[in-house]
Amino acid sequence: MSQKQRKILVSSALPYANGSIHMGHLVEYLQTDIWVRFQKLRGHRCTYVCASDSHGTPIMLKARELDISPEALTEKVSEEFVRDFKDFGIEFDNYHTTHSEENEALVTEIYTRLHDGGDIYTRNIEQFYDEKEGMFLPDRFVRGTCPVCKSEDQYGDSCEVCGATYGPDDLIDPISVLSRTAPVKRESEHYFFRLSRYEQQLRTWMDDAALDKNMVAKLDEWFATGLQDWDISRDAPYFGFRIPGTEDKYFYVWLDAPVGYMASFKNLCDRDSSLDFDEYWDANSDAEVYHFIGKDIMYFHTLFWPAVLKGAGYRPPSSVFAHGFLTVNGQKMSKTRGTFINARTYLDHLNPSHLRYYYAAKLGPTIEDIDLSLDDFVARVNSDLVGKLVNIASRCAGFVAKRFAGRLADALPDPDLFAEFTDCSEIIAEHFERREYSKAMRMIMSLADKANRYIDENKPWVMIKDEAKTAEVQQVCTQGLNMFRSLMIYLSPVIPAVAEDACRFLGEEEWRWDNATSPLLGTVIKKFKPLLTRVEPEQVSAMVEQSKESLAGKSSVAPAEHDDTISIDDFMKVDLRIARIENAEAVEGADKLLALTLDTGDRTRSVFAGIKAAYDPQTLIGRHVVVAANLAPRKMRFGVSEGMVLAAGPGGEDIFLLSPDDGAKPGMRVK
RNA sequence: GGUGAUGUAGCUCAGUUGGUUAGAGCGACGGACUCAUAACCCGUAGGUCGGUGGUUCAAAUCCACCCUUCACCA
Repeated sequence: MSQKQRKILVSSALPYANGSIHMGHLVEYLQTDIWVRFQKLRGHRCTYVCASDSHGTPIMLKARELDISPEALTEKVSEEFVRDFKDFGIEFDNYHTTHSEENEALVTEIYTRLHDGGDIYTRNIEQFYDEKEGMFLPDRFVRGTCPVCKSEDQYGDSCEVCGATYGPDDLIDPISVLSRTAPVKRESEHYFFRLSRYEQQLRTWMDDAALDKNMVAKLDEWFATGLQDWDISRDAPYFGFRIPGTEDKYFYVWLDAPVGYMASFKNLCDRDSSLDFDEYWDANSDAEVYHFIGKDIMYFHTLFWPAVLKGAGYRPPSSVFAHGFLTVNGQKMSKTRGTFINARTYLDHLNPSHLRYYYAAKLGPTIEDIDLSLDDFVARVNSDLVGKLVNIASRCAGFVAKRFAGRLADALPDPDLFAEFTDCSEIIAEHFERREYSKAMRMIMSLADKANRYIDENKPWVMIKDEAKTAEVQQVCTQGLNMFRSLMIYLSPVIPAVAEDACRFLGEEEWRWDNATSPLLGTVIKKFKPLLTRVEPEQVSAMVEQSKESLAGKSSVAPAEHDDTISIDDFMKVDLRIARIENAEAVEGADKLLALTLDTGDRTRSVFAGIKAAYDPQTLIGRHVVVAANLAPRKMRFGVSEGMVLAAGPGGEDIFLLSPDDGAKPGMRVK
């Protein structure tokens, strides 16, 4: 590579630390990780930072609900995030949190500079206030009847039934979701950032950043309606950083979140002397800074963020790359359909390399949504990765191992064909660079077809029977393995784990992009082991099954649909009983299950419950719980489960068992 | 509601500035092969390119309206 080494800083949006990573999130982290790995493979200095977004009202309230500190909550959630990311091969150079010293220092500094530059002013605004809870309510925490279609129990910002958008004031009979009381209007002083002042600079920035045309269209639309100043403060109680010079005002989470990119990088620079913070963030920096985001948060990243950076004397991002949303089987992810799949659930059943490839095969540089079609996923991964790609190595390796002691020939029999593979190197690189992953995958797979055709035409299995053609077999297989090798190098940003195994198999230490264009000759390769196995449709259906929200776990009140009501008779079909937990223990080999021995009055029964992450078995013994007793026994890998223990919550560590009040005895019917 | 996208073979998607019989991969069907994780190779069938109207010698491609799906509306 003749280009000079670029200095690139890359971020993915910061995941909000009150939930779990799911398949939708992964689109972004995988898209970014592939790009970063590609840049590194090309020899550039590319640094990938991320962090947990740890502030704001939802986190504060969730922590309160769990009776732990917000710090403890976000720390716990972050640990889970990091595990999920790591297991998907997403390799951050640093993963930090917005609730950090570095971030507080940077946010304070940026705010002070904006303030000194005249970009901050205060104004009183009226907001709903929950008197019982003693706090102002974000729009989402007020619910009421939609002013447009009169649907009940809708959010304060938009109606899920008719799609109308409005303010919480417009709701009929507003209610605070916290205390279920009617909120009152109360005035308070808020701090504003003069975004309106930056329109010209933002237009210039937008051209320099060469944003995707769909993004430009969106920005034009926003410019056309006029930029509104940005409310950057929130009143106490609020989990965040206090605004300097105030007693009870905090920075809005959306101010300190993007600063979190800088803070995470700062945190890394403080540990790594080869990285210099100012070199990347100075107003006149020649380093590149890119943010990968979802299209839903474009406003923050293409307007507020560049303006804030400019105002505070820092450089704006070189560009912002927005992707679309994920649909599953062509529809929005759905808990009842089992298509709201958590990252961990995927990992419990399937190989991360498969998903990395599938997303790459579908991703482009635009904000269009991508669809994870589960049937297509199985077909595509099996056919492309296993049937075509890995198969090339598999059908050559045997001959080389058995007949030539693993030694490759000293020359390629068909250098012209190999040249077709190396000629594509820069085109494929350009596709990766422009985030045209689907085009890169298409090109790689058509080369894989070519390699398979070559082997088929030369028929080493026929030649091997002819003593005179022994050397030719070695050459043909060497040609085949080298075509495989180049393709694996091209694919290594996408499926790094597989590429690493392939690299070892070929007896090499490490690959750079350039290695793809010079063949491996005369060296000894290792014994071939299957690099990837096929996806079985059963694995996918097991994953979907596990993702289906059980009746007991259904937390939010679903908007009553016409045929969703059941009669009292239907309800009475469920035999709910009080049970006493006699014994509880972890199930060997199961990630989520506890084996419970229950006394249900008439007899003892064993039940498997997926509550391992939430409960220590020891603390459960002796507790009374509610169990669905007439559930058909279900044979599981670890034994037969004879019922279901009722619990609420979204899953993972957030599961809350139902308990009866004192006095209930095992065997009592619940009705 | 406003704005912006989206709709192409059974499935997932390409189709550059309008130009010869609309493409690929997968799947289906037929054949061939047996080195390979029943993989691979050859061939066949499948589309009024969301609908209607218009511009043009010529439209999947441009324009208008309508319908589908989706996002954004700070």
